[in-house]
Amino acid sequence: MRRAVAERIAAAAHVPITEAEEALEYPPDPAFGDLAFPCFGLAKARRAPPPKVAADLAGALVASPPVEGWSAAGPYLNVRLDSSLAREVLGNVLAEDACYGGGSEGAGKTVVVDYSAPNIGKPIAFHHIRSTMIGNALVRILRARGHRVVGVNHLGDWGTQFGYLLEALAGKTPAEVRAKNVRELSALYVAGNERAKKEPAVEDAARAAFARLERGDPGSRALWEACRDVSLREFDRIYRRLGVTFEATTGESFYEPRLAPLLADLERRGIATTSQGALVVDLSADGIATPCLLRKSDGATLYATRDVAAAIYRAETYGMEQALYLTDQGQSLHFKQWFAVVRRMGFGWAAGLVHVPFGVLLIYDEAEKEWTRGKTRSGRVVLLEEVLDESVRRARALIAEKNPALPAADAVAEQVGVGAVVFNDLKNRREKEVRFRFEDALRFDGDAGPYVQNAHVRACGIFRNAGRGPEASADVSLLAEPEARAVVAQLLRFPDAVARAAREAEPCHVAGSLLEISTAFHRFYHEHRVLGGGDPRVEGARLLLVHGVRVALRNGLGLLGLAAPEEM
RNA sequence: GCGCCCGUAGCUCAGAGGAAGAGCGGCGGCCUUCUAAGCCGUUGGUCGGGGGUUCGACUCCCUCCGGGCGCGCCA
Repeated sequence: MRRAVAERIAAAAHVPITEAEEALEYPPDPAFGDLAFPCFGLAKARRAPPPKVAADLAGALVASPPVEGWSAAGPYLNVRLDSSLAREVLGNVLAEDACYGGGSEGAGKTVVVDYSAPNIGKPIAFHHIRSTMIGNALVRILRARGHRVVGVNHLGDWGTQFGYLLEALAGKTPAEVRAKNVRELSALYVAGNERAKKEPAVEDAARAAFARLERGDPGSRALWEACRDVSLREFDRIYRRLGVTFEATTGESFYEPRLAPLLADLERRGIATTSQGALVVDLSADGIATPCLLRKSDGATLYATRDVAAAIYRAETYGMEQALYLTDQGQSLHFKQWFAVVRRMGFGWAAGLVHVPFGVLLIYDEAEKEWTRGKTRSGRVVLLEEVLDESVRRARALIAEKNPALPAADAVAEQVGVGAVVFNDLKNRREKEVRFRFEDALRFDGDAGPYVQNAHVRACGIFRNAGRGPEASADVSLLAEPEARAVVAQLLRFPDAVARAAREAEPCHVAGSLLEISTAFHRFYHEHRVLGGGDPRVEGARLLLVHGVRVALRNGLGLLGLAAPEEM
């Protein structure tokens, strides 16, 4: 349809069709029209004022399908399309259904998405929602655009810190450990760390305990596995609430056997050299001042070592073209460094390694009236489950107040409460720091998850009462009201928003589109009755429009990892 | 000191060469009609400052200021 319009403008203005098509943009207000052609460039070539060029074009062009009217507004030539726009958009929705918003530009491409990655032995803190839900959304968005996606949870399950845990658990049986919860394990770890600050012997003991684990001591191994099981049990409970699944959960420990051969290879090829007792890769030739450390002077491996080994393993196992790593932006240098190491090794897939950084999460401490990073002034970490529970509790109270007869109220409260928290994390550009405040994140009105869910609920409610479904034969020329046209305009943009989100690894574009669709639909809903208006043809056309909204919102919410309840 | 990210309405943020926006807050309206978690009106801006490129800059470049983060044996 853009092309058809571009052809007409190109013929009238004597410019190439592709040039006209690229210049076409969406007007800021649907009242201007469906498409707009800025006349600045043309004005320059003709040495005439842009408004005159726009007016001349509007006068020269004749309205005929699919264009209903041309109009000049200042320097813009605005184009109003006829009902074939609605026919095309709503026809696509009906045909594509659950796939509306999807695309095929990713066909044949495999992408690994590395996200969430919590640490064993510690509870999932609220800030983990960022990596987990941005990653989850990207997995779903990329998949919708045709990519083969492998979601990986790279658990932090290895390292000296587990020495403290093993020391504290000495003498316990694995069964006794399994009876504990993550909070208890975390308390032991924290206590060990505290004591180590005063007594160096504690640190030595922890290091020795981890060394035993590394050597494969069966007793240590059994305790470590018990800790892992305890953690995974709790992680799974949270992932289930969030609707998050992984194709692979391979922690750092998984790569342990591959580290020594990797380092030997790097040394043999002269890529890594010894510096101050440590094994490093000098990256000054890549414009990176600090070298990448791969082995400490005490012989222990590092984060980067395991990341390199993991990347090689994934390339061998999945044959990916691209790998996305979801972490906070503070780790940018780390990724730059080890990406460069992998390039040095000559792997073709190294060019597809991408760090997808996001801003840190700041939490507003009501008592101290200040923004803090992840924990309150008193040092208490805010847990993800606490926030989810509080949000669900508030959603439940709201249901009791507004819709006491709602069936499955608890299940819906879960969907709405969790959805509010998740949407709040995804609605803004990921690189901005997130300022989290309970009253904002747990807001159920305005630009929020429940606002979108509510629009979906309203659309579903209409079909519950309609007694008929959407029909492709509906006469969409009856959708002439500005409010209906605005809805169509937003539905048209939805697949573009998903494509852009995939291209930029930026879920907020999907969230933004959902808000726009919801706003347009809430307005339409308020202004026009769908059912019982007397004219079955109008009803049929409006039902098709409402169906479009229902499908786009359901699909979009799904892409972001939110549930789309039919009642709330 | 070097590097990366961010400065847009009172607050939280969209907009990324082309017609300054939303939510919240404040003020005022709209429920016997498909869910008022909604809708409408109103209030509110030297787009951090200054240069430059351009017909045109919130958007691109330079510089300064302010905030966040990082800069070899943590992850």
